[in-house]
Amino acid sequence: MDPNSPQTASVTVADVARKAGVSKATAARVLGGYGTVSDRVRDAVTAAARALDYRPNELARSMTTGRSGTIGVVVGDIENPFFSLAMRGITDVARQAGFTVILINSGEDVSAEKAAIRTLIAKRVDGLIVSPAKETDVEHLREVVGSGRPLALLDRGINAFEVDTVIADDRQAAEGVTRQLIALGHRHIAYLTACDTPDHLFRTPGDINTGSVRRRIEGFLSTCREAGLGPVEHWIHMGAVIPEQTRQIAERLLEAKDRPTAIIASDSVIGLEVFKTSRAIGLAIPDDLSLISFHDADWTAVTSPPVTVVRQPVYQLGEMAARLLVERLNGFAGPGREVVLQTEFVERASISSAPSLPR
Amino acid sequence: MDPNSPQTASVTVADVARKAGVSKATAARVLGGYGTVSDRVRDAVTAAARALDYRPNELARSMTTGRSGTIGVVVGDIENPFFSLAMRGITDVARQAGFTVILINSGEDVSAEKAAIRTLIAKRVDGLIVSPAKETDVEHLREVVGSGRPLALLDRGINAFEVDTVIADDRQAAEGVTRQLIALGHRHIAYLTACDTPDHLFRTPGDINTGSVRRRIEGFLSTCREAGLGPVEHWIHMGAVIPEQTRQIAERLLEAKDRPTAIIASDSVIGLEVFKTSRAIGLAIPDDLSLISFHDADWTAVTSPPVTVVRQPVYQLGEMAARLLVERLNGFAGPGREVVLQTEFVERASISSAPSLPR
DNA sequence: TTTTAAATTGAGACCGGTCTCATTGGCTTT
DNA sequence: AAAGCCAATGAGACCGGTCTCAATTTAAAA
Repeated sequence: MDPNSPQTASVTVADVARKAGVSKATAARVLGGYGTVSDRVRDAVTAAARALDYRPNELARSMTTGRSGTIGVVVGDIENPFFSLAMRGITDVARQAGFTVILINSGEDVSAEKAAIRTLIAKRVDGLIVSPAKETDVEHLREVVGSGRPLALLDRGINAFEVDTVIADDRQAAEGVTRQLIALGHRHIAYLTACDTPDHLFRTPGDINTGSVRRRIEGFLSTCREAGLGPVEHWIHMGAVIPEQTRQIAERLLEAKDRPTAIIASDSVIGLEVFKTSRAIGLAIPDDLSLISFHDADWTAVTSPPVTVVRQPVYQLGEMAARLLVERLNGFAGPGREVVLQTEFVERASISSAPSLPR
Repeated sequence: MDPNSPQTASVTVADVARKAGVSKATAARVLGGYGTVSDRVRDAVTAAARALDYRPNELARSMTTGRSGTIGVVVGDIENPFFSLAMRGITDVARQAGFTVILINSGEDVSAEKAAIRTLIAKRVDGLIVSPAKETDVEHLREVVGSGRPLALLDRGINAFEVDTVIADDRQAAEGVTRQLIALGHRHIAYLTACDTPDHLFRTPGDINTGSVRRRIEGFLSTCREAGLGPVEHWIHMGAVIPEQTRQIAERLLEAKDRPTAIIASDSVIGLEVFKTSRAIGLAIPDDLSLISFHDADWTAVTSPPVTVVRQPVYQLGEMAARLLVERLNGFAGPGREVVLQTEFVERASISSAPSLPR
């Protein structure tokens, strides 16, 4: 009676039906918006529902329809601005299409990713968007596809089987910035990434599990080789996972006799730490060291000097992944699509022609 | 038969039971891990489940247990570093406690917030964490509490009814930074916030709907008044919602004859824009203008000069909110708790003694 | 060995919706 | 007025689990 009293047991269609004096089936038709009902009955049921403050149970609905209206998203780390911005793109599209989003962080750990996917399938999500931690360990992704659920991959692709994939043109971007540095006279360029191998040594791009990074490194390597530079394999530095590690790598690198005259940072967290470290060491940017970073984080525009970056369409990446997924959810059944979004080279004052180093 | 064949219809307990030669009830006991079963039967069922690649349907389970194992989170904007970091804290705690998280952005819009909460209740989330857009419009939150679902508020409190609330000591922090600026000789300090009123004019703290900001402004106002400064109400500038608006406000402010000698930015997005604008106008920080920002975003440490900030324990804010909620979910039924986490004053080179302005 | 308690197991209701199928009544067609 | 159709409604199965309750088996106690 009292509308403010705590509703312990929730109101069901049966309750509404009883109050409206119709059958459960009819009440369900009105409440669920399907089938045909007379206006008189519709009004009665609607009124009863309002009076009882009826709240549909989406869970029960999902049971019979088989659709949960939910999309599962597995990303490395929502704290990372890259993922949080992509996530915004995903949620915006999902919401508009009538889906809610369940978010799980994998921490870039494959076993956590597997557990996440298992959980999401148990929750009967209608589809998944995953940013796979490793491109070499994807059996769990294959299972998703096998279960008949649409899957879209974000920022990292799997060539092994057909799914929708959205990536940026990392390879071209890397080629572009590398070419630019070479044109400025740089003959020793270091590339820093968080990716790692067991022995922390880079041999071939095949060692790199993260697709976006692998593509960048391929672009970097091929451009350097074209220009006849070497030994380019030793210019790739791995394991810059946390700022402290990045700092150590940067210090070792910049204090060496044959230090690089330019550094490409694979993400803005690394870029920031390189910036700090070079300042701490006393190297001036860009006179002593040129710096280019992937991802145009906020801070890159306000440092002195501001940092040259490769701007990725991060929001659009998430948006597109969600869009492709929603299309599948709405019945599209064509072959797997790969969408490559363009990056933008934002040139700022952190690069200049190479200094002549003492030998 | 073929384990790689697409599983169209999913395997149910009944299927497993049939294969194991036991009743549905017994198979369910093994699979659900409840009741008592003999080892022999357990093995048989487990083997059958493995052979069929049985995947539990969490939805069906939720139907009878009434618990969905899901927490709903409503934040202003996941793209904002503040929320994404808090979200990380929430998801970490939730995952460890065995819950998954559904995320919805409200865009700081109350009607979107209402829709979000309605959706989450329809999905039968076990509990909610909300960062309410407005503290004055909270009937929908009251309904959540009325429905018997635990609710925890993040960063913004509602005094109206008892729920768990986690906030930072914004008031004290604001008092501290204001006192500091006054001690440095500043007699005209501007405070910029994204909050707004219909006519963009500030009158009393009661106009501010966002709790954290209101508390800061209260601290700012009282400290200024104690020091005998005025007209302090005119020093509060509202509506800095997007960078462009912030720039306009900052320009108008800094180009005026009686410009402030210090600015307090209510968040790092505003702080960044003020920094850019003052540089564009040609005002030197800190000689011409002192700048303090709330939220120690990445970039604040690398600008020239680096920016003095109030560091909020953002991750911990989310962590604590989730922790309080999980406690309730596990049966805790005490009165609403308010947790206030300490902020930290990080003094950097962006503040100095006030310049003497021409009159 | 008989009695008693405890452990196992099966049958079936139930959660709250959806959906099929059969029934009823009104309206059109000829 | 009889036949034919379609809209409106109700009864009840079903989704895939959980859980109660009674029946049966097994182990422990007397």
